Amino acid sequence: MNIGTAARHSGVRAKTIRYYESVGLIQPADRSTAGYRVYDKQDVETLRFVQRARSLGFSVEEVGSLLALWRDRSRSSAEVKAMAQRRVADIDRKITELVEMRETLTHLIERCHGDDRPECPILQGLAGTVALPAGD
Amino acid sequence: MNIGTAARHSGVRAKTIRYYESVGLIQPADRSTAGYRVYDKQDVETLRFVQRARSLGFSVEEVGSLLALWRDRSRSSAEVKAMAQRRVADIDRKITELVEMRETLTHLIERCHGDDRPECPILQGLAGTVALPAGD
DNA sequence: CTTGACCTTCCAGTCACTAGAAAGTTAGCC
DNA sequence: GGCTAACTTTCTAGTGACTGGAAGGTCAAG
Repeated sequence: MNIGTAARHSGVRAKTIRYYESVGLIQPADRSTAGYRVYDKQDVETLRFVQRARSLGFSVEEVGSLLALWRDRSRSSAEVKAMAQRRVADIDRKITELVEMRETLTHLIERCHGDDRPECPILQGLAGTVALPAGD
Repeated sequence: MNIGTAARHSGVRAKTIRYYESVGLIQPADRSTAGYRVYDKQDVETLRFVQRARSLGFSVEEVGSLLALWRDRSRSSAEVKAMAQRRVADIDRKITELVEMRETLTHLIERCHGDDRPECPILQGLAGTVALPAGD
């Protein structure tokens, strides 16, 4: 199958597949006589793997490691588990940060009339003339 | 004061201040005879405003709008409130996404022995040979 | 034989910086 | 006056993970 078909079956856009090839995440595809990239079912499986790992927030480099571990039938699961745990720790850090931002913003929004009067606690909060609930 | 001092007082790195100037977020600073950028207390206040807004996740472009609104003594607070609310909606979307990722990963991690045996539900999940709890 | 849907490569842009090179300036100290 | 260290300047290029577009080649149907 051509790249467009592989894209449809894997959920990875054709441009992105070319990009993944160019950065060495996936093997260069075979080519037809006309120079078109040709993919088989196994390639599509690999792309689906990549797609899922990316959607869980693994970086392209990490996905490279996961692919290598996936292909290594004799690897231990410990390495993979450690990577996944680092990912969770990372996600937790990001969630905490976002929750804090959210709290600060909603706190400021609550105090803002949001009408045509010029007083705006949100701008005052950013300016430092009223205290921000979180930090600084 | 020079850029380094302004950086220390505002919490915005000198390189970043130059970057903000180059993209038009802040006004070009006055220069000393030697060509050094010169800042006063008001400039530092502006930089602190920018810093706070950025830390709440507003894009540089949005911070530009907020700065304009901040300087416009006669603006209505409605516009600012709407921007802040869009930001919260954005944050909520990101949090939801991260929580889903986290659930999928912890679900897979729980099932993974993490020892030197090769069976790894995490890789199986990514490969699609066991079901992922969320999505796909 | 033409149309339209594919495919190819390559270059540039996104966002918000960050790193580094090469060079000029300033302040303190001897 | 000279040295050193800590500033400052501009410029270019790199980051991550794509995405968009241009210019052109290929293929199947009608």
